[in-house]
Amino acid sequence: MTQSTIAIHLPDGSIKTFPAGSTAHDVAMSISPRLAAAVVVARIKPARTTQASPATTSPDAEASSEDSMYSASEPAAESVIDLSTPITEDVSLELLKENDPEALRVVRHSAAHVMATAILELFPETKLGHGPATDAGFFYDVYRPTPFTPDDLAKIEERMAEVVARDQKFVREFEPREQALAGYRQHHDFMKVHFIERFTRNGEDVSLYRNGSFVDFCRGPHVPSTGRVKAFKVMSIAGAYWLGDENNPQLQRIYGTAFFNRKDLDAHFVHLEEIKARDHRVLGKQLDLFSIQEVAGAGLIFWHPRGAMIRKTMEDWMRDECLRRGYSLVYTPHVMRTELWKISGHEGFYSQNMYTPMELDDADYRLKPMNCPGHILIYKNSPKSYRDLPVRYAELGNVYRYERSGTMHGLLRVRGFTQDDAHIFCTPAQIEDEVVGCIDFAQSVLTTFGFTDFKVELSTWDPKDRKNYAGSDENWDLAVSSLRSALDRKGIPYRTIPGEAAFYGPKIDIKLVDVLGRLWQLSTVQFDFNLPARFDLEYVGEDGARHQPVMVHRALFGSVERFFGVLIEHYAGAFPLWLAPVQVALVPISEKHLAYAEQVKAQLEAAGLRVELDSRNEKMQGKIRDFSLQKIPYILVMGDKESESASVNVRPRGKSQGESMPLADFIAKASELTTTKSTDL
RNA sequence: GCUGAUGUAGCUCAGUGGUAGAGCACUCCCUUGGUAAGGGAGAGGUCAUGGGUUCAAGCCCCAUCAUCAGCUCCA
Repeated sequence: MTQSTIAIHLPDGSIKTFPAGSTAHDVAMSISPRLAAAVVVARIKPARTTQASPATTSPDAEASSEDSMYSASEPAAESVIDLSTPITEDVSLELLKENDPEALRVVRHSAAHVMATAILELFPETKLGHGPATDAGFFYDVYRPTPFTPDDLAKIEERMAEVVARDQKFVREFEPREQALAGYRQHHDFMKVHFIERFTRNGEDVSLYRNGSFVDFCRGPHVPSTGRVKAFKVMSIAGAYWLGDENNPQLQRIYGTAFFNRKDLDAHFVHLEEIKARDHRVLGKQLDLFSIQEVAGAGLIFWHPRGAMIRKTMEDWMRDECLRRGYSLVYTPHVMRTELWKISGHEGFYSQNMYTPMELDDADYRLKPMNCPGHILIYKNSPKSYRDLPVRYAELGNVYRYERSGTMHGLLRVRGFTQDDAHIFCTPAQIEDEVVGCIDFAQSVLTTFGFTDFKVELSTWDPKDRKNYAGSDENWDLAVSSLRSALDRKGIPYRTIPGEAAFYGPKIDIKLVDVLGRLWQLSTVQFDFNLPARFDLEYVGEDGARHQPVMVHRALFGSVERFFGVLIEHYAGAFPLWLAPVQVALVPISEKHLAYAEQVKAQLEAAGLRVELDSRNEKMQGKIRDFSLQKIPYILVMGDKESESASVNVRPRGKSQGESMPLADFIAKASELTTTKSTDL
């Protein structure tokens, strides 16, 4: 049914009538020409659904629905459209200006087209893949046998400026599918051919965008013209596998970023600098926390005294907390006979991730990649009654895994690391309480170490793939429902991901959100239906019969190394007092105050505080500067005034002036803040 | 593992084929200074490693190792 007029519902509640086929630009012009000039794109939804509950679609849901959006038919749900798209039905319409996050994605996508325009003008032999906007900018995947050099990138950026200066209109065109395919096939544009075949159906028209002589298969939307891409930068180049499969040829992915104005672009680079200043690899060096030594091997961490001090604090807390929560601490060997890894199955399915075997006395030994078999051997060492369950074994276990070169990343991806690993053996009836306990513990870890935000994912099996999972249907159902009800009991929102479970059982992953909003996978609670069977684990039930226990793996820091890395970045190296490796720095004003400073040091240390005294022949200003750069929580300055009154002048981190107080008062305060794990100073 | 870039003093970096440099840090001397750098002198390098080209290599070529940005994979 076609209408001759359409009703446009505006956000202020007013409804305006326009001829059918009017555009968002027409609507904006009817309000004010200045508005029309400022608007970038428009968001519409069918008018009748205006009253519907607010959309809560997750980003993931949006991504999965992209298939239909390359065709000519207008989607029914909310969508973002060009200002020049004719509107043919009653809609509620929102005009998006440059301050809208959606508009930013659009200009970045348009910038990708501008970049593609420049690339094809300079390097016509290049074949285009796809060029989406990302959270930080955009990229375009292209195929060209010769690599682009940094010089090429500079040329591309210059040419982009020319394309922008031409202020070419982005025009959407529709073309019969077969015609578009024929054109791309003729130019051997294998990637475009693939995308059209993948995202459109036979007989449809496909959506193309033209600016000048450049045409790209694209669903849009775009800014009105290339002139709107005012501030951009070609950033870097990297390899990317065609369709994400490492068996496919590698494409060149050219990254860039774009904003509506120079100021935002500059701010973006300032932000990148801030991220770099927080980088745990940078801070690890500056604060002398850890190192990685080429001569020793990649992905192996050397914990320097200050880093080791922080690690000790983390580990002490973790062990104490395990004991408080009914875990037993255990230790298991680092190398064990290959025989054991055959029983556990690692020799088969995990071998590629393990260090190669070493031979000793006619037996092969392998470095452990996981702690579970060791814990299982302890469990099996004596018969268990249902009265013994749940058995909870915890270990800060060092594991070694082979990681491919090129995958290592500071503390966050290494070859040797320490898991705060625990295995819980329990009866099916105990599962839910145990899972609740794990989640509660995980929350405690996050809040104790200063994280407030996290996301939870429940990974379940893919029923269509039943044969690839170990364990009985009943066990899977019980485990999944226990995980669900445990999360519900704790009132934690979560996302279910079918098919993401390991073959041996479902799991809950907790991803922590750091102070910059980045997501880190750390804590995990996983069921295992495989190992209890492989090791023939059992307990004697109330009925006198033998039963197989349920086994749960759980790691909360995940890896001590990774957690530490995230912690460094979260705090930007300015650790709260209880974690700081050096808590108090002492600055005597001149050498004649050294003796008093020594006394103060002794008293602080007697109170259990970690102290450093700078006795160098330096001016106090220099010492204060050095300690400030080390991000030490408290700097105590002492001169004549202080030594005569048994006091100290306290300069908390980040403050520029000190306050004098009796030494005893400072000790009381610092001790209190340490025991309460306060983040304040 | 793959693509590209990088590897020079403890750190940050300059050095385009002809005698290895700077700032900071370090050591010593002068200075004894009240809240983010006082002054001077000295010491410190097998220019990642191994080959090659050249009269001559930090610089050019090849290989290896490591790091960085990504891809893939993962705690």
